[in-house]
Amino acid sequence: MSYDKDEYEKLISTSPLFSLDKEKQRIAYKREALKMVEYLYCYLMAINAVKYEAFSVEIVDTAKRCIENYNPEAGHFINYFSAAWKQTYGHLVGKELVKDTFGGMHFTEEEARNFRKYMRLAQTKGFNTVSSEFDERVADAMGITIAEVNSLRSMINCKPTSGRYINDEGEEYSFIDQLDSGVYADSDILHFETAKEFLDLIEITFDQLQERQKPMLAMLITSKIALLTNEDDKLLNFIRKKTFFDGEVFEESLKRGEQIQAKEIAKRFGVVEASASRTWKSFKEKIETTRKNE
DNA sequence: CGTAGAGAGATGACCATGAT
DNA sequence: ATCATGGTCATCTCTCTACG
Repeated sequence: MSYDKDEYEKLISTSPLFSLDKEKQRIAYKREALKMVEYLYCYLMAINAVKYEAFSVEIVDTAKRCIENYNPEAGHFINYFSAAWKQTYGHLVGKELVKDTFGGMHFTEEEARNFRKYMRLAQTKGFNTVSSEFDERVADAMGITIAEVNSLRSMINCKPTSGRYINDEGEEYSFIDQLDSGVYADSDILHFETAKEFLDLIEITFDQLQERQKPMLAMLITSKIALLTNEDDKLLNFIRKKTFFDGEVFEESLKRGEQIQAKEIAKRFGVVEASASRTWKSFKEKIETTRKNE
């Protein structure tokens, strides 16, 4: 059976589900919710049936959870679902990978932390962290074998995401909060249009800032969205033209495969970590304001 | 199995300084 | 003059192990 992505996309976005009153129109709501689950399932199948077929139970669970917790204020439902699914899928794959690759192998948290520290130190000093020389040195320093160093590296790279998409109160994070938790919609799920809308919003807000704030914020923003563009040339070309785009940070983020921490960026600008954190926080608030005024 | 404690980031309070 | 931004300190939050 083949699925038509555009068709399901349309069905999802035009569904009357979220305009129904959950209590007063229970039957209609239930009917639409059921349909929605089906649409979402078919939508994922349309995107990549081979990849997702084995996870139908999880897809349905995620869909139900999303319908339950979705707040229309936060953006498009399809995007909300995409991000949630990406995270769930990441967990599932991560579990499998850890089982297959590291079955029986154990490192203490201490060792993993030390390894991270070595990595970070080497990176800040500009050393190549994927060379055999680096491996040898770390192995020597930590008193473990080179093979174990490699395992540690892989384990750290496939860390389970701890950033949650839905918090305890059942409130979901908005698009921009997803940047913080490092949860991104799969690049093959992410809508170019949605991302574009979002990036425009960032740009408008950014352009209104005082000049003194811009350099650091450009770095913060770029580091946070760099991984979003994963293998998507269209999106990448779009981002490159943005006023907040910082090429250097972008390249570096991709090279590392993870966000450059706000702390590190703050240091480069000679400001205190708390300051960068606050700058980012108030910027997010400004984005919200811009969004409401649009 | 539950929990204390560590690590690390986020942020609130308060004050100083800078931009407009 | 007024509002935005930044520094400092203290505290909160979240996650993850080790330990009892």
